[in-house]
Amino acid sequence: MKEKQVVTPFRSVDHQHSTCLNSVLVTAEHYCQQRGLKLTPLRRRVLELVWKTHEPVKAYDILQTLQAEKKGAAPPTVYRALDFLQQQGFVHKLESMNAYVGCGAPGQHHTSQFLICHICGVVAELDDYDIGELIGSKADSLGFKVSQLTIEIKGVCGSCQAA
Amino acid sequence: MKEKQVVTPFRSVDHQHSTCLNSVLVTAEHYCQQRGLKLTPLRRRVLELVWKTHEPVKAYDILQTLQAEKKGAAPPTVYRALDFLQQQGFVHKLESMNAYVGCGAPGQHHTSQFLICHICGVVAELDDYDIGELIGSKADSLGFKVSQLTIEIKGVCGSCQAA
DNA sequence: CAGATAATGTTATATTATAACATAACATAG
DNA sequence: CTATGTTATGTTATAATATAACATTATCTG
Repeated sequence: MKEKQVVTPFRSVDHQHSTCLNSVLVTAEHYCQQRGLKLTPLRRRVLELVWKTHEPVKAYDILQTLQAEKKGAAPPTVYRALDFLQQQGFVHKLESMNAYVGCGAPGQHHTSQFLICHICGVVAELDDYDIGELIGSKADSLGFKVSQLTIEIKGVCGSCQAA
Repeated sequence: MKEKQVVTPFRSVDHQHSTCLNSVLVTAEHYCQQRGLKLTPLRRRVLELVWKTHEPVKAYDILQTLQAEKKGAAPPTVYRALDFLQQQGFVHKLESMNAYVGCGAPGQHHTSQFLICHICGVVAELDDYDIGELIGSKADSLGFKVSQLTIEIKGVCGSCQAA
């Protein structure tokens, strides 16, 4: 069994989120610069808001913040930015929650598995080779060709079990 | 590797859907009778409509049909029936599509993995031991206790690849 | 600069789902 | 069999999520 790859871990007690967030933004800037993509102020701000915590964020919560900051934000404002960010792999949508989380491996092609703690709300992202592989092979044996995987795992994280 | 368990297969060319549907209804009736649950005409009708095909069905499409059949159906009519059917394990919700499919193993406790063909729309349901097991063990090694799994696999089914 | 393209603004509306309260159907104890 | 509680359904309204369509602005490119 190959080692599981944790893309976004559950936070350690000493997690410095401002550092974490800053690194996300720098990476995104860099990624876009390299490819001639435009991480406009709006898109950058939405990315920041998604990454405000390690919990899933709702589109309309982002909208509310934008509206408070500046007149004229409407649903398309948010959804377009989210579309861009998803296309570049900076954020993921959690289908089972209609909510968005930042991606821990921006720009790196990967399949994701999300662990979602329903106590504290925190999301961890895995890119586990074995899981993708196993599902692929099972599908394959049924003659099914996989193009997209949605794997969302709800439960209770370690810290919340301890508490 | 244990054998994959296919709960709802992709249909064979000679699939007799009326028989399939009838069997689903009989099973549900029986299941409810045994437990003193009420498969009311409304719930039964919604179950029928979900199982009208092997493709995911949208709540508002069901609503439309109900409204055509009988005055007075409203969103809660449908959502309540769907809730009941989901609780009894007669239907599943596909989170990534906001749509509903009939369950191939009604009343039997299981985790599901859905294979969804984006060409023909047909959904197959698996209850694969290995997948659940692997995900459980990976989560476990991160100290995460799984309570609910959402696994939805999009791609192209065998027949559609052939065609 | 002109024209093209991309991004954002703006208004409206579609789609999905639930809240809240009223009524009806049904079960069962007295 | 009837009062009472419970479950199911009816009804109205609204919340929550998302997109369509077209106008305007910014940016890029020749």
